[in-house]
Amino acid sequence: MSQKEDACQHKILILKDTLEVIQGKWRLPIIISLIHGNKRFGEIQRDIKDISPKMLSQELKALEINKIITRTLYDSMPVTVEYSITPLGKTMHKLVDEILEWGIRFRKEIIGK
Amino acid sequence: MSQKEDACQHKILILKDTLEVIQGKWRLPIIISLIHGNKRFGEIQRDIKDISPKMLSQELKALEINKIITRTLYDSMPVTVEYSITPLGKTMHKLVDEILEWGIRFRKEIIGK
DNA sequence: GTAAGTAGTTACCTATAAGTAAGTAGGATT
DNA sequence: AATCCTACTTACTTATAGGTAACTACTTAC
Repeated sequence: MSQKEDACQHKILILKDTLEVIQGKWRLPIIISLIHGNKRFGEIQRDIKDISPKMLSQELKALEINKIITRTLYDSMPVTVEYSITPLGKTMHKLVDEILEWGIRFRKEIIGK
Repeated sequence: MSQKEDACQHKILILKDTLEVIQGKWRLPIIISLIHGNKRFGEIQRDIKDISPKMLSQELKALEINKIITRTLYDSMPVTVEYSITPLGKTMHKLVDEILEWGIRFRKEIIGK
């Protein structure tokens, strides 16, 4: 096996691991929402618009387990919960920007605008 | 609605569109394989190892439709087919690199290595 | 003529992701 | 006393992504 093939296969393995963390319809949208500032449950829902409370709750838990976001409960009245991005989560900012930039380029070339 | 909220929601919409193109277990791995050079069907299969011919065929078609890769048939004996990345596909190189870089950082912090 | 390699296709099945609708709990508002 | 708000949970259903196995068509090698 050549070194070139080996490097390529290694990258594919890392990518497959990484996809397990960011894969899905809602995780990156939630991350974008929280990169733009700490938010409450209802605020994230309003940002993403068509996400159901079930999916939002489920995906927030997964992101918390992976230490990408933090959940903070405030003993105010009524009880409020604030979600925020961790330092690790913040490092996804470049990744997200690259996807967005490519998405805009793709749109221009395919949908032709 | 504030301008900040508006910018965030706009980004989420673009992201959701973009995900439709790159989403799934196999598309980015195929793209990585082809960024590393033109390949034949069997060579991609060997790079990705656990992809079935059905999934590879299906995903290659989707990537071709989105003008990310090109399929070229050679009338040699036996017939060979070469897949290559388009200029548009090449522009995904930075996106892929950022995901990989983040994946390595994530691994270090979570799995602690 | 039998097997192996090229590049897939087809039918069927399963697993998981996501959607829907309703309910819960506590305090505040009218 | 009834309804609203926040932040969810639960049960159930549907849709889609992905997996498995076998088969096709053509050519070359043994």
